[in-house]
Amino acid sequence: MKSKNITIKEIANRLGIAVSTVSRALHDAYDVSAETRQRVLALAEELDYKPNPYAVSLVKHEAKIIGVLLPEIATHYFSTIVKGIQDVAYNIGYNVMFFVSNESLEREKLILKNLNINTLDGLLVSVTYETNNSDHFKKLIDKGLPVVFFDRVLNDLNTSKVLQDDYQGAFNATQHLIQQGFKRIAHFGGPLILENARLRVKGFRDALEQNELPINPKYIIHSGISQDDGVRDVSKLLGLKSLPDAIFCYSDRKAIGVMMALKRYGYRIPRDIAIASFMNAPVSEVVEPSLTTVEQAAYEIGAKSCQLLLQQIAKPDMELQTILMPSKLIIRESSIKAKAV
Amino acid sequence: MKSKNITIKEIANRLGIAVSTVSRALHDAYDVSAETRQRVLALAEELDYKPNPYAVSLVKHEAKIIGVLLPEIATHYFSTIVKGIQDVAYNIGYNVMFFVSNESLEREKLILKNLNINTLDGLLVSVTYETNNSDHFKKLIDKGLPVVFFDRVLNDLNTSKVLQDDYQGAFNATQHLIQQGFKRIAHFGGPLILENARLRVKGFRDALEQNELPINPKYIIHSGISQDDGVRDVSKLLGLKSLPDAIFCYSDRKAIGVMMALKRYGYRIPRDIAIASFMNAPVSEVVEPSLTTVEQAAYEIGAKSCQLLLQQIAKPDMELQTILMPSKLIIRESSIKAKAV
DNA sequence: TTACCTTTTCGGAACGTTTCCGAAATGAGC
DNA sequence: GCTCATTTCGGAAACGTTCCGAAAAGGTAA
Repeated sequence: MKSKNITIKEIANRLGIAVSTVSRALHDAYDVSAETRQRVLALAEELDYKPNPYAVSLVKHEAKIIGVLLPEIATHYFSTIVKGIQDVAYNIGYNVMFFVSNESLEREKLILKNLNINTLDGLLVSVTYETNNSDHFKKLIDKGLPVVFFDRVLNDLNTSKVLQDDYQGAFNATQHLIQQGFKRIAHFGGPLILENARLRVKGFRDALEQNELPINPKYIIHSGISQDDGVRDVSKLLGLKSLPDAIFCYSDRKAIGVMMALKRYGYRIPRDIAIASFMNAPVSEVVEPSLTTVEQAAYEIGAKSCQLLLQQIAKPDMELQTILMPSKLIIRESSIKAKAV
Repeated sequence: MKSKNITIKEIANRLGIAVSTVSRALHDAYDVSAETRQRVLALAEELDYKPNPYAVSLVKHEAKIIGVLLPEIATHYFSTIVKGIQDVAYNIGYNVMFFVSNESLEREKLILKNLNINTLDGLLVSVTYETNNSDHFKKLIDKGLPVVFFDRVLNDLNTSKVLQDDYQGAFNATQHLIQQGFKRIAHFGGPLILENARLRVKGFRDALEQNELPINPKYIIHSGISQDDGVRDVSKLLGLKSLPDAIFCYSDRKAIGVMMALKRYGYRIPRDIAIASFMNAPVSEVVEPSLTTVEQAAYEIGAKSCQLLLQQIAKPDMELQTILMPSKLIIRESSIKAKAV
């Protein structure tokens, strides 16, 4: 059983003064004598008094809690974002509540349906890769809940957004492969329902075009986001008569699957087929050969979107922003063209 | 601005009935006619009424929120635990609030100090590796807050606990190395302030003893938990005249550092030095050679401790439990003794 | 002395619920 | 038509705060 908590009323009783006086003494006491204030503060300290946040929320209509709705948590990328969010929120005295959709649109909708506007001061969102419609978010936003999207955003929604520069990152990675001298470059993309998957394939295409390299439609395969999807993409590819000499993958996770599959079939990386991808997951440094990849500034994305949300909570009529985090190409072994002998 | 929310009072007004009647109709209506009930339910549905959780918490003295305090979130292990917690809580209609101590005892204390008992129905805890004292937890527990510790526990605290079988896992891994024929086995351990680090080194020692193998104190090095600590442990080791033929590492993260350092010095794994470790992080499968490791059932630990906490919230006088999750050895390439030619 | 101001303090309403208690309405039994 | 039990409902207190308006106390000027 929880022990009875000491309340403001308790303090008022003991001191023989009014509840309201105690309340004022506890805050910036403009309207209370120095002496009373001291006595209240001392007793509050002694009793280890802490205001009941629910009572406060009830009257102030704010909760000092922000929600985070994301598709997955047990992933290096998302958990790092979460860390960024957590750090920023903690420093401003906000608590963070998590909702995980498990990449299920149904669950995403359910979470939103059960979510009470009053519970949260604001919401940070990254959608599932099934999310093809924004109606369930629209309702919340129309009710006036501050919402900021990060990474996986919904374009038709009028909110602030934080994303990395997927287009430029993909362009740079492809450009790098081209500069290395690779000419038949494939792309194993993510699900096209995701904006970032569309941007990455676009960056890829544009880089080829600008370098006047042919785009072989058979070299562009879109599938899911898992390691196994990478494995499957490879088997699709191996059916072709002429293989690519390099592959740009949607993510490190897929790239790992691709590398494992290629090795199993006896291909050497990067000699036979070079690889570049996106994410800079820790594994990309450890795998052999180490993986050339576009770094996603996960922590910064989390921190930045949290800052943005907090600003919007403080100033609801603030101008909406879309922030593009620069992405940085990290060149490692998997994309280096073997010197001609 | 948030739009005004519809309340129970609003419904009562529109229907011309009392607030209390609406409330009763909304719950298991024992004292309200079927007709009134229908009308209330219909209107509530139409207006998309949702009770204000803070008002409810205030009168019911429960929040349907559990807290999770952990040292780190952007880690495969902890984020997987979090996922287990989240899944269980979500299914019972509980929300989860996160507090991350960042492996800092100071921050851990601060979080607890600012934490209001009323906010949470219960707390799940894994301590930092600096935590050498349980006083800050004791206070909360004495106040009656249900607390369950997982993975990194405090032994002198009378709470339920969920941990993996560190001792047996370490014993099995060492035993496996011995069976492979390795004789000079080293241990790169974790910080001894952590109970699980103590248990793992104990399992290691006992396995050697039972096999009547000598324990070389110089072969037992305790340091931190990072990849770099693994690198540093290797350089300490290389100062010795006689090197071990196998190393059992505290965690995959350290093992990766160890492998990278050994390779850099030209040692081949497992031919020159074999490796086994603890965790089964995703990277352990991808690294070359793939890493023999003791699987930690992270998801299950999270799920189980959340279940335990929820039970304890429902039945505060419940018997305290300590649950040991079995750990499973996963044998991969890094520990296989090369056949004598 | 009276009137008026300032400073400090207090009472009470409000936030949105739940829950207890009692009152009104209904119907049955005599 | 009366009493009594049952069903249905309304009123109000309570949860722990904040905040507004007003009272009390003390000071100043006329």
